[in-house]
Amino acid sequence: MVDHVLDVLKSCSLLSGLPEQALREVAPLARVRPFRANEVLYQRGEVQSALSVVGAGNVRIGSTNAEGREIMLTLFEPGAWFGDTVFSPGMPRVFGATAHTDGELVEVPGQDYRALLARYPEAYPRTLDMLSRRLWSAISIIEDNALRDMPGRVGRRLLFLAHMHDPQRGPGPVTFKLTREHIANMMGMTRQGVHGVLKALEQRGLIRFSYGRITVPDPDALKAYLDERTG
Amino acid sequence: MVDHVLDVLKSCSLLSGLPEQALREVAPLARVRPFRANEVLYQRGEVQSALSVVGAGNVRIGSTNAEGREIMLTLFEPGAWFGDTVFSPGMPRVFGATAHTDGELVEVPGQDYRALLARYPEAYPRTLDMLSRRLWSAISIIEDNALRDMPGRVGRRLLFLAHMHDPQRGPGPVTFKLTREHIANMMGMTRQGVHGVLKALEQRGLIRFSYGRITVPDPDALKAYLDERTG
DNA sequence: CTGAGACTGTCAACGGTTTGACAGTTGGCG
DNA sequence: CGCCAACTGTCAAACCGTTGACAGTCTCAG
Repeated sequence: MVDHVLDVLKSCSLLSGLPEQALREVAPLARVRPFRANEVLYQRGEVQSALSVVGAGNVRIGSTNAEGREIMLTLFEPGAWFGDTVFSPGMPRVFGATAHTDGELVEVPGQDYRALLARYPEAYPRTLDMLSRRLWSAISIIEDNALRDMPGRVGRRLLFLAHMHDPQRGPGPVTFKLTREHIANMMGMTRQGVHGVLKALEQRGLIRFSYGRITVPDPDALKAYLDERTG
Repeated sequence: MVDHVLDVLKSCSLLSGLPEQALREVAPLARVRPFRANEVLYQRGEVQSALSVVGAGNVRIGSTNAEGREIMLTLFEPGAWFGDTVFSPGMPRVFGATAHTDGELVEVPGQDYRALLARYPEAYPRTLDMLSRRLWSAISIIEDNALRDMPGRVGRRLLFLAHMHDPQRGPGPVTFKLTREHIANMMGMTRQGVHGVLKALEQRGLIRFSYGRITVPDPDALKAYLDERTG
């Protein structure tokens, strides 16, 4: 069991700056939490502080407004970490997390994680780097939303997901298990609006899609098209 | 001169986790850079790594797309820091910085700052906290853009600026030196669109504005109105 | 104090998105 | 193997914000 937790922790980019010895120290403090598709993992506004690492399955990060309209920020794959509140204990979660498929989470209590970092200060620079890159991604999304039109936004977000999906991937095709409605929620558009954009991109051969599934055959080609469209 | 630099560094929330002794060590390494209104301070895409602290005046953070349309992310006051790339050396700047008024910048070379942190590791937790809060802000903006209508977005962004303006401010009024066009750029709207929204907010007594200037007499009242509008 | 440049108010026409509605399709579960 | 629920394609009407244009107002430098 601890072995399994250790493997999950090792797979996490945030923790890879820590020596294996350090991970062995926290592993027993971590909690394994299996989940089923569409289960609510964390609610927006909760204040408990924990570092969550996806051990298996996919997790949607997002929130819902008063009228029930949902927004999805991103989709996390195994190895991804979240729980921004670990670094600012006491702050409420800005976003909730929902299981997208069946899977499992490994949770390290916030104060155990912070204590660990204090014991291994050499891991701080990498941690800052990881957090800083997250900020970079968030700002890029804000920028895309403000500066690009809908096809541009949708295309860029798909590339973003492709990158999250597997940061060191080669040029191969990527497939996501997302409905039009998921994409609409992610982009702040409607299902019908997404349909139009996707159809246009498909006609250029840049994406393909079927029931509940969308694939980018050649991410580089899509990127080239988007860059040419707006610089 | 070094005394002056020291004062600026002391006023910066990012650096306040460091003991005064540490600030004295970096002060001589920092460079003071005066600027005039509308001067371009950093271009998007530059890769040099430096921590910039606003010593005086205001700085606009934003970028421009190929068609010349500009987006403004935020406006920084004295004491604010920026230069996300300090934590991820080698990454290009996502946003550019432009002087909004006359003023001056204090620049600490990235590697000097990183070396300083390594010498004073007790400052890391606070640094992570600051960065994490920035991420929190960015995500909130994404959320607002996706979930709220235009009056909601504009109102929330004004509150956000009010908070940046003076994090520990009391309930008093806040004034910004922003044209309708600046606000439009910040929100990804047009000047005309902003006009309508602002007029509506003014009629409810939630804001007041004059030539090149906008003031929120009672931020709490504005917040209450916005919360009631959408939960 | 006065003129030029910057900022603002306002209007109509246009266009892209959403809204709402419904039938067709898919896939999984019993 | 067949049904049900989830997902998808498509259409027209309504809506909201943008585009473009112009006159009015304000500020500040000379």
